[in-house]
Amino acid sequence: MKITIQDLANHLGISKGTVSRALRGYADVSASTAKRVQQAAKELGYQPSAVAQGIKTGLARSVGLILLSESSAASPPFLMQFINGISTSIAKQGYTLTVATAQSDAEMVELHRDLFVQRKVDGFILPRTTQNDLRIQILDQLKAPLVLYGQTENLTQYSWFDINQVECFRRATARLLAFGHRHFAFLGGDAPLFYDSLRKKGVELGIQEFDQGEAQLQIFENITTVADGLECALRLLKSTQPPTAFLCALDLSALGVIRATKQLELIPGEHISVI
Amino acid sequence: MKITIQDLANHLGISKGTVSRALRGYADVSASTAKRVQQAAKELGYQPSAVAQGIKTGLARSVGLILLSESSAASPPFLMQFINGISTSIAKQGYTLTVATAQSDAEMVELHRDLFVQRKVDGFILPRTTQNDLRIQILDQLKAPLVLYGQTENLTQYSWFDINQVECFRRATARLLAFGHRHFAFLGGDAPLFYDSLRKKGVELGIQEFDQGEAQLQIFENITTVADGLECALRLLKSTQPPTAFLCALDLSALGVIRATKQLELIPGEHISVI
DNA sequence: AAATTGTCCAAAACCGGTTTCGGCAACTCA
DNA sequence: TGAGTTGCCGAAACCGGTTTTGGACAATTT
Repeated sequence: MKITIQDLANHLGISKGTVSRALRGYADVSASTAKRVQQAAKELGYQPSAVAQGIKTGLARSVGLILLSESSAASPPFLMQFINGISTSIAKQGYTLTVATAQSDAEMVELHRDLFVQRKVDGFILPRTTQNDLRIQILDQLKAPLVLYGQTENLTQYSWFDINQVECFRRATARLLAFGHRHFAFLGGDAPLFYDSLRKKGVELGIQEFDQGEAQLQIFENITTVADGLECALRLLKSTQPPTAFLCALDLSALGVIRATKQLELIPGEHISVI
Repeated sequence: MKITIQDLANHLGISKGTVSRALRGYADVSASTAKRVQQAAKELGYQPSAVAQGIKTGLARSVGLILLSESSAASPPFLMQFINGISTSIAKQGYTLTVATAQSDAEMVELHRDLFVQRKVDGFILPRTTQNDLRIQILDQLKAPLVLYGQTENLTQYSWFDINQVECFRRATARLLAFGHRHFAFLGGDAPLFYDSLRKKGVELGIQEFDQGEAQLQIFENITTVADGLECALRLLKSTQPPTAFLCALDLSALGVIRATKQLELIPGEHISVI
């Protein structure tokens, strides 16, 4: 059925140890033998079993990515690019991506633990890390290698990658100023999301850098749902000096703001800007 | 570091064979020993290494899913649900999902072959299967277990799952008839996509079943791009008896149709329907 | 009391690789 | 010519599990 290293060794009349050393390029194999082995491996389509290799090295050569399946929500629009980016870059070192989904935060933590202790994966990429992340508390104990997607304040011992949150909002603010906006509202979320404060910082930097002293910025915290955004925006838009540009830290609050503009028959992108 | 079955056996003062049999529920282990072992395993957090298990069984306990990364396109909107559905259902049998991406059709075939011969996965789910699928030709030789996503005409030896293409278009047609539409255009794609002909069949069934003999249906083939859809729709909409409802087999051709309606200042959902 | 059966577990073989160890043959050098 | 070195490879140990084999002992049957 599937060809093993022993099959290949028998076929060539040499020992399996020599076959292994030949394929891995050890120096103590004669050039002619090495060539013969590589030739035969190609012809017979032999490739070593990753499972068998893994038992010696203790590695599965796989990176885990566990997603929270919020059954109601659609895919994050960039999920495909996200997976593609990770899997193609780790593939260069012979790693594969193991993707699993959890239905709840508790199941999420369990899944991480189980996949790691069962050696199904050697480490994880943790999407959407928060300040006090349950997953990290467990995985840290197990000494699991981690890479965080989402910058955090307190987890500086790990490598992380993220959108440049500050720069995004700095540029967005600069652009809104260039369009003539002078009254801004920033709608922040809640504390565990570190990107929230980074985005706020971006807005502040943008105004500081590009404004001539005319701009006004109002900052609101704990706007985490569509209802929050709607309520906040309605209140602001009915005030005497309403903002003309809303910068929202969360998609949900932005949806709330847009809903408010519709109620008041304002057209986003025309009378008002929503980021 | 990580605890092995030998560590657990030493800790209990018994042989590792007995530990293994106890955990797997063999009958030739006394009830008291079995209990002791299970207790200790839980306390010490022992779970057998999937890698080590795999070497005996020859299985990686993983299902492969390889996606074509069309770098320009966004995620299929249901990618998250798709992954979630697969991974949660295979998780029940202790399987995980290995996801990889390929940049071209050729790389796609290679990746399938390599992952399988390296025993990184035990089988595959093949998304978007076509009539003459390169992947299947290779994987069939290797006797790789396959499940096809996408019904096909000629690959009846494999299990498959799919949207009920016929029923979707039958119901869509029924609904359009109920809305008062009488002039229909069906824009089909090209031959290797079997769902194309199933969708056409759905439209025909819908008309046959729900129409009182008034409906007209025009059928077009090989409409595979936005430009094709645009051109075809423009031509039809400028004719003397234009269709009021377009049923498109492909998203791309539907986009073309919508673009055509915009050029002619028609509003889809109001003057005209596009499926 | 001897023979048989049943219970329970240790020891060993095995899976498919990798890596270490040791030895033979050919070569080098005094 | 003999000792030391080098090149090359087979044998064996090892990784962490599973499964088979065989044996000790107790319980039951004859």
